Parts: sequence; structure tokens; C-alpha cells
Amino acid sequence: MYNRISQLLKKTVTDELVTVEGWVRTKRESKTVCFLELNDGSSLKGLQAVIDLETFADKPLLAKISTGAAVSCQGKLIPSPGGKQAVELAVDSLTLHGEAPAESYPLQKKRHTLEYLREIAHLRPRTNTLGAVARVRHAVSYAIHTFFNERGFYYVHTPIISTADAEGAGEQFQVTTLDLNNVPLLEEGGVDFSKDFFGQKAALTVSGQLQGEAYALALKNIYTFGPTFRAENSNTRRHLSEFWMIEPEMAFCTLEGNMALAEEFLKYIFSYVLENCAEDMEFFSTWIEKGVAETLQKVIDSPFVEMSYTDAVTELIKNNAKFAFPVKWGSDLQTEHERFLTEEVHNGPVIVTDYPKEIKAFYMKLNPDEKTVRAMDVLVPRLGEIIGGSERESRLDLLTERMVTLGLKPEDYWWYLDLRRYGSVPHSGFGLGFDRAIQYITGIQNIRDVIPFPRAVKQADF
RNA sequence: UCCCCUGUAGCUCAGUCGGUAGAGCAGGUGGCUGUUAACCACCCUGUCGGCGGUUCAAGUCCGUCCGGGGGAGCCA
Repeated sequence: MYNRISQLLKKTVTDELVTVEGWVRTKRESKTVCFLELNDGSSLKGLQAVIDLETFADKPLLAKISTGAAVSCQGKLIPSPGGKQAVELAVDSLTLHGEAPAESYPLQKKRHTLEYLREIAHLRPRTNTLGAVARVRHAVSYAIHTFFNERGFYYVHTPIISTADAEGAGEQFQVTTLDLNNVPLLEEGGVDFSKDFFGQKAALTVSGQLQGEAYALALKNIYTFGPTFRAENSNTRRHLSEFWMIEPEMAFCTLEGNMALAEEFLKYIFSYVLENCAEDMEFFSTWIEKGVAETLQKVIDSPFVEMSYTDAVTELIKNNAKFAFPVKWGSDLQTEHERFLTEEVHNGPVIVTDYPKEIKAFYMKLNPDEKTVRAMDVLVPRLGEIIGGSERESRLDLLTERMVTLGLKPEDYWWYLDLRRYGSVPHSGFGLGFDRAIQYITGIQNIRDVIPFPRAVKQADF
């Protein structure tokens, strides 16, 4: 049960019998010997199990073993005469747990497209690519928790079901137990949500930030790491309806501290992956996106350059001829602009700060110029924005004013405003889309291939 | 939601000017070989995404619907 192939591959030769459990990737047979390549998901590389056909009696059993079959083998690790591996397993006994008939098993021993594998999402983790993605996802999750834990951040479980549209951003999935064929109506028309499960309209969360702020203003440094839901009808390679997001929030912290954390955070998780998933990262660099590992290393080695939105726009305007969408002050930066800043202007990661308030969320701190807010976007080569964050507006009057201007009802956010009424303090945080981070790290083009069972528009199978 | 591309064997694709389909891989059989993207020979496989239309004749042309991909918007 605890014997893993990744560990056995590191061993030299052992005298004691070991048991190896896994799935057959390929079987190669010759007159006197049969090779099984076994994989148990612990590493890209498999263990070669060798069966001596001159002494192994149960030939009919071998005939049933094909790509995909689940087997366990007992034997000794011996030096491998073959060139491609240091050790191999000399099989004494073998158990076939589950066959995988080749005529119907959807995974062949050849390369498949990621589009095809998406149609067999329940089997695709058995492939090299999706297996590597799963291991990297795990490693990055672990690194994130370790990073925050080491720095005294508390992991806060913010609610999945919420009754307030956090940022006004993003269509939400409604959560209801009402009978949709017989919806209770108000006399004046409209749905009577007082009859609904929560006694009011409820939806899946689009962000844990507002609740995260509440805990930051008690525990000082916190982070959330959970699923997030958006019902946007957007069908692109970087959108999911259900995705995972990390949102740290720090009290007694201005935008400067926020930027420092974002830089340290990215460098930490990238370093962790390069060190702990070296084999998988080499695989991605070779087969998925040439040089992803180098891109990450470069981010690790580069100081993050700070630049105001205004300066960035000035720089971009000089090159407006190169863009499909020319830039002017006040417009949001497109991916092409972000990439230009990080790839051409600075040749390294860039943090753009102080965006016009009109293109940012209501809760961001207003600058003295009253035109810009203390927002920051972290831009990295090959992608553009990877992190978005801000210092929050901690002044009650200014926050309320901003909400009214944007048509939000302050009374709907009474508890959020309470955080400014009682013990308010400068605080800051940012958000990182976990799945997009995994896309960046692995180089995988479509976000649906970095999450085990993707949910997107018209897509919730498995 | 909009724009573009695409749908042919289990998988990846070719199919010219309209004349009812091919390759590689996978699979099967046999051979060879401490093999490792194994190799050699032979064999098997098709509602050409669905429906409708034009035509003597449609994989091919037209319409429409569905699926997939890319881009835009929106965003993480």
C-alpha cells in the first residue's frame, strides 16, 4: 500500500522481496521474457517489471494483461541490463486485479490529444500529462499552505454560499430549494425569496474576500483557498465556471507590504515546484511548452519592477502602433499591453499600481489625487496579469460614498462597513486564480486540462 | 454573446474539378528480438456529426441544428 514506484526507482538493489502495485502502461514480450511497465501515479517514470517466461508458469494470465490493467507484482529489485533504467523488478509472482481489454479501453499506448482526453476525464489521470498536472497541482497547493503557515497566516474557510454579490463582478449561480415549477410570488410581482431555504436570495460565492477581510481584522494575517463560482457565459481557454482561488488579506498593511508579499509568494511557489517536481517540470518543458521551467526560473531570479498605471500608459502609448487596441489613459490594459510591459519594456515581472478608480472595484483605497486607487496587478512574461490586489478602503465615509456612486446599497453591506466602523485599519490583499497559476507553471494552454473535472458553460460531465 | 476554424476507421489525419473512401498509429494473427515510441508480414474496422435541400450522382455544393477548437468581450 505504501510502496510507491517513485521511491523504488531511487533505490539501488534490494535483497528483500518488494511488492509493487500499479497499472500497466505497456507490455513488451519476447520469446523468453516479458516486460511490463508499471505506473502508480507517483512519478512520470514507471518501473519495469520483468517476467522470465522460462520459469513463469501462468502464461494464460500474461495473455490477459494489456495496457491499463491493474496488477501487483512481487519480486526483487535488480540492476537493469537495459539502458533506460537503473533498476527493474525481477518478478516472482504476479496478481492481475483488473483487466483492461484493449479492444475497448479508450487509452491506447500512443499519444492522445488533450481534447480527446477531456472526453474521458475519468481515465485521463492515467496519462503522463494529466498525471504530471495532478502532481504539480498537489505540490503547489502544499507549497501555498506551507508559505502562509511559515509566515503566521491563518487559513480561513470563507463560505461557499453567500447572500451578497461580493464585488458586483461576475454572474452568480443561484442556490435555491424552491420548486422551479411552482415558484412562490410576491403580491407586487417577483419571486418571494422569504420562502426560499435561506429566507433570502442566495448564490454560490464569487469571492471570499469580503469575509476574508473580516477575519484579517481579527487575526491580522489570513488567507483563503477554496472554490469559486462564476456563471459567466464565457467560453475561452482561461475560464471555468468552478475554479480555485487564493486570497491573502493582511491588516496593518499598505499596498507596499502587499506587493512585497505577492513577489515573495510567487517566487516561493515557483521555486518549490522546480525543486520538488523536477521530473514533471522537465516533461512540461519538453512536450507541452518549450522552456516553461526557464520562464519560472527567470521570474524567481528577477526583482519585480514597480510602475504606476500612468507611467505604464505613457510607455505603451509610445508603442501604440503595435497594438490591436491602442491605449489611452483610463482604458483597461489588454493582455497584449500587459505582455508588452513585462516582456519588452522590463523583460521581467512588473507590478502595475494605482489604476483609475473607474476600472477597479469599489473597495479599493482612493488616492489623494481622487482619480486613482491603490490597486496592483502583477504581470509576468508569457501571460500578463497573474495576481490582482489592492489596499482596501479603510475609511468609512469614503467607502460609503464610493458604494453610493456605483449604485450599491450600503445597507446590503452593513457588516462589511462595520469593519470600518470598529477598529478599522489599513489592510491589503490580493487574489490568485489557482488554476491559472497551474496553467502558467505547466504551460498547458487550456485551463480545462489543469483541473481534474472541469465545469464550464454546457460542460459538467463526470 | 459575437467572429473565425473544424467534425471522415478506436485515435491522429488525407481525400484534387461533385462520380458512394485512404494513410499512420491502435487492435488481431504469425514471425523475430533483454524489450523500452520495439521491429517485419498479413488481417479487421466507416450511418463521412444530425436533419433538410440542389444534382443523374454529395464526404465534397447550399441551408440549418449539434459537438469541438481558437480569438474577442468579461474576468481569476
